[in-house]
Parts: sequence; structure tokens; C-alpha cells
Amino acid sequence: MFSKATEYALRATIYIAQRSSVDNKLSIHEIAKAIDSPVSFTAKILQLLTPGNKVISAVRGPKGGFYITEQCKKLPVRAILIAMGESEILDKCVLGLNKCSEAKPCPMHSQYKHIKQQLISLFETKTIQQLAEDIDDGTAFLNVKKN
Amino acid sequence: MFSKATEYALRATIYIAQRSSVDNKLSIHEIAKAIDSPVSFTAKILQLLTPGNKVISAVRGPKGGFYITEQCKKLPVRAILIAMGESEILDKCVLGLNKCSEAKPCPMHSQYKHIKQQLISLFETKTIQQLAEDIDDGTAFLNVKKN
DNA sequence: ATAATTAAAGACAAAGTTATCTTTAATTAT
DNA sequence: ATAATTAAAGATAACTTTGTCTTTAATTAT
Repeated sequence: MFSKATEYALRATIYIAQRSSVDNKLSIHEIAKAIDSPVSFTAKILQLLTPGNKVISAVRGPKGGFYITEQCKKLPVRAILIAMGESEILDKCVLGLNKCSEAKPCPMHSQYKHIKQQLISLFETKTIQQLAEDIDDGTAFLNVKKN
Repeated sequence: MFSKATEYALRATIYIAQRSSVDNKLSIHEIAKAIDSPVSFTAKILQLLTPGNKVISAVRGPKGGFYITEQCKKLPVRAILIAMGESEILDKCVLGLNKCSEAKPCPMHSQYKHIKQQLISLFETKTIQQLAEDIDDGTAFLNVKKN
């Protein structure tokens, strides 16, 4: 469904939301190890989420690292998708027609749109915090290792 | 959602189902033009659908070209996805975890699985023929041009 | 048989995605 | 101030996907 980059962004953000705070920042090494992603590539990806503290925050230097504000934890998952530039997946025609519309629908349009709508609403209503809490609860997991 | 290759495969197959018959085969040029795809690339893609007349059929030489049998028209859309090797999209974890399961679900798992199930059932129940008929009916379209 | 026409096969090129490595800049502690 | 630590920035490489072009093989018509 999503690119590797977006998958890493989602996992990293959830991990940061679950483990970090302003005075317990996480290094890119810890994050990448935890979510099983390549370190440098993950660093690059997180740079898409940090400008203006859009989704997560980063500070350089000793005691630096990544964290997320309480405010940003309240953001819907879609905020990550938007920052990753993958929001159009949810607008695109299944057949790849750029002119697919209600007026000129592709032959999958009428059924596919309902499913797409559910995806949009899932990503719009589910917050980063909720995902992190599911892991805290032990009702969900980010990997196979013990949390 | 799908790769360009799979989008072209879907569009091409629908076009062939709508316009071809055993004694009215379509050239790769006509198909590519109709579905607005690069000719040679489309030719390559259709080679994934022809072996053993899996989805469509092809014959070389004058009066040759592509067509689809009545039998293959009855195939679900998913047959195209399988031939294109894109069937795992519908199995994959949204977060890209390879160990995501009912026992160890990712934090999106429980909601995402229902949506995925609808996608699977859409691609499983919808046949190539049905899509072609929608175009015949004028209730659906493959492009912006007049049919 | 020969020529014409069509898809198949194969080599290659361009672009995009994923990944690595090195250098720079910011911050902290000494 | 200096050294240490951390993310940011930038260059580059590997791999995948998308796309093109040429040659070959099959089929038909003459």
C-alpha cells in the first residue's frame, strides 16, 4: 500500500510517541533498531517530519534526539502521510485514470470509492497517540521482540 | 495502490474484453493508444497475461493480435493481479511488519483488516466481463475520449 | 517460396526508490 | 574555548520500475 519510506515513517513516529518525551529523547540509532529499518535512510525520512515540528521534533547535540509533543500526538495518522507526500494514494483511481470522476467513472469507481472512503476515515480519525497506547496496553505490537 | 504495470494490465484487459473477439483481434498499437500507455512497455506487460492463455490470448502474424476468450472474461479481476504478481498487496501489513498477525497485530491491524477484506472481495467477485459491460452500457469509461 | 505483418524476446536506457557514507552544523558538558 | 555528541545536509551507490529499441519467431497472403 505505502512505500518503504512511509512505512518507516509510520513505525518510527509510533515508536517515538510510545517511548519519548521532551526530556527523554531518542537517538536515530535506537529508533532504527527498534523499528528494524536502515539507520541513515530512516534519518533522511524523519527529516520530512521535523520541519516546523510538523509531526515530530528533533534537537541536535548531546542529550539531543527525537521526541514528539503532546500536541502532535493528537494528530491523525494522515498527518504523517501528508508529510510523506503519499496522501494522493487515497485520491487516485484504481485503474490509474487521471480523469476518473463521478461524471466519467472508471468501471471500478463506484465500489472502490466506498473502500477508499473507509481508508481515508481510518487515517483521519486514528491518532498517533491512540496507536502508541495500543502498544502500551499490550494489545498491539511494532515488532516480534518483547516490548 | 497498484504499480503502473498493473494499472496498464487492468486497463488493457478491460479494453480487450470490451472490443475483441477471436476473429477481431486487437493489435498492441491499438490497445496502447486506447488505454493511453507506452506501446512497448504494454507489450511486455501483456506477455505476463498470455502464457497458457492465463488471462488473455495472443497470436502472431497478419490478422493476429490480442483477444480474450469467453471463459477468461469470467475470471475475477484478481486473476490479473495474481498474474502481475501484485496479489500480496492485499496480504501486507500497512506498517510493513512481516510478523503482523492476529496473535501479534500491529496497531492498525484490527481496523485495516476489514478494509483489506473488502478490497479482496471486490477483486474476487468483480469479473473482467462485468467491467467491460459497464463500458458497453455507457455507465463507465476507460478514458476521456468518446467511446 | 517469398514478402508482409504481427507478437515475443532480449538488450538497453531513463527515472525513481531505497540505502550508505561523509561532512557540516547545532548543542551540551568539561 | 574545546571536545564530544547528536541530527542535518549532501553526495553517491544499488536496486527497482518504467520505458525504448532492435532482432527474432510465428503466421498469413501472394
